[in-house]
Amino acid sequence: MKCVSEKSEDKIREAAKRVFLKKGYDGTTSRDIANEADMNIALTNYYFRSKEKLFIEIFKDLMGLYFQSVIDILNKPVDIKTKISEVIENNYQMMKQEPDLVIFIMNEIHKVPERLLLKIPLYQQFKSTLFSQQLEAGIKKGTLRPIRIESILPLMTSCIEFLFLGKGIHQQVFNMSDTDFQEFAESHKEHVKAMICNYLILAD
Amino acid sequence: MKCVSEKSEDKIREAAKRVFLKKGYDGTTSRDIANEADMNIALTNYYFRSKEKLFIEIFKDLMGLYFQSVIDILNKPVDIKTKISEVIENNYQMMKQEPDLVIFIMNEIHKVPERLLLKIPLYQQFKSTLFSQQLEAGIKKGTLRPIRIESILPLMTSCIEFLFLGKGIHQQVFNMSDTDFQEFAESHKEHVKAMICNYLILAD
DNA sequence: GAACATTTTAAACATTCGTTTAAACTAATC
DNA sequence: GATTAGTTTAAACGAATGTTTAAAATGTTC
Repeated sequence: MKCVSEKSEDKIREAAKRVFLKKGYDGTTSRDIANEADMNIALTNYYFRSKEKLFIEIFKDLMGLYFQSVIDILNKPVDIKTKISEVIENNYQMMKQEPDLVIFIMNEIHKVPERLLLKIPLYQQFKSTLFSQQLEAGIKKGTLRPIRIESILPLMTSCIEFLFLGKGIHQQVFNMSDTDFQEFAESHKEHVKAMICNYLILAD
Repeated sequence: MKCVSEKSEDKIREAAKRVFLKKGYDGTTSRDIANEADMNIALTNYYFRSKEKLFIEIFKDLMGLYFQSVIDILNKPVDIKTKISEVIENNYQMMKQEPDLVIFIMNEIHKVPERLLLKIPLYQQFKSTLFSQQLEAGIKKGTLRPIRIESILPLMTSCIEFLFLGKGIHQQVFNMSDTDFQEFAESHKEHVKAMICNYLILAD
């Protein structure tokens, strides 16, 4: 029994994740979720009590997905130049795999800022990464440009994420097909890597 | 009478713009708009026929606002380094003044890509700017890094716009108050200017 | 296999949605 | 000042929303 019930619960959770990612909280109805999961309408409330409770659970998951991989890379024992490339590369792969993730997170937080009240102390986590120590040491040595971690993190992610955030706009404005865009994004990614390393690294 | 009716129509339009920007299309109800405009519910349909017609009208306006000022600057008769700084500065001021604009546009297009079917041939407009000619000439001379206009335009806007797109996240993650954020954004902007110029301009 | 707990179902709930109606109000025209 | 055209109003419309119900179906336990 436990097995079967978990299956239903997960089916709904996964279906809800897909629909929420595509349509957002306001744009998603309980019936949308039930249809996507191919289950009865009442089951969403049977397992999750309400649409909002289900949403919050999924939202937390996705926030974790968004941040955790970056933190992991920032702690890897590699030199800072490699690490920057890896962060950007990872960011790029994540966007390719889940292109709706960032616009979804940004938009939901924009509409209801209270949703972000996670207890996760992200600032401490970022500050205590190996990357942060490497940055500080490099600046002291004069091999890295003096810049705060608050600035370097967005620099590493914004260019790639923005490209996918505005994928529709970019494709339309520049007359790109899906394959055109993919090719373009790939080359853009390399520009971004080079540009950020160029700027940050003063001497090897 | 024309005078009075225009007043009512504009009151609704402006109120709708505020609400749509904050809550998005799905999150906005006709009654929200009527309340914000302090007018009777039936007037939205009396003047604009439907919620969607009103939305489309506003959306077109905002798309114009988003693109036109950039195109204007790209055509200004100044050297390319100054121009890059100006585009970024303009972008920054726009985000400060209308912080909801970009997330709104990105999100609505993401949900309903058909909305972007403007007849505006933006690609041609960008390609035929003075900036585009300066870029091409500079690359031929070897003073500018070879890069497509498709890449340089997002580079100039993404860092700043992304900062405001994720304003909520950034403030929360880095424990910033509103004034903290403003100060931070200002310094971040200077980094972005320097970084892009550094990368693009090979020799003066 | 009878008693029980869990899961699934169809149907309904009250509320809110975008929109329409028809009457009341206002201002201009003759 | 009666007639007309344009504007605003309160009330209602059917449809869709999130949620609940109570019965049916299914699985578990002894």
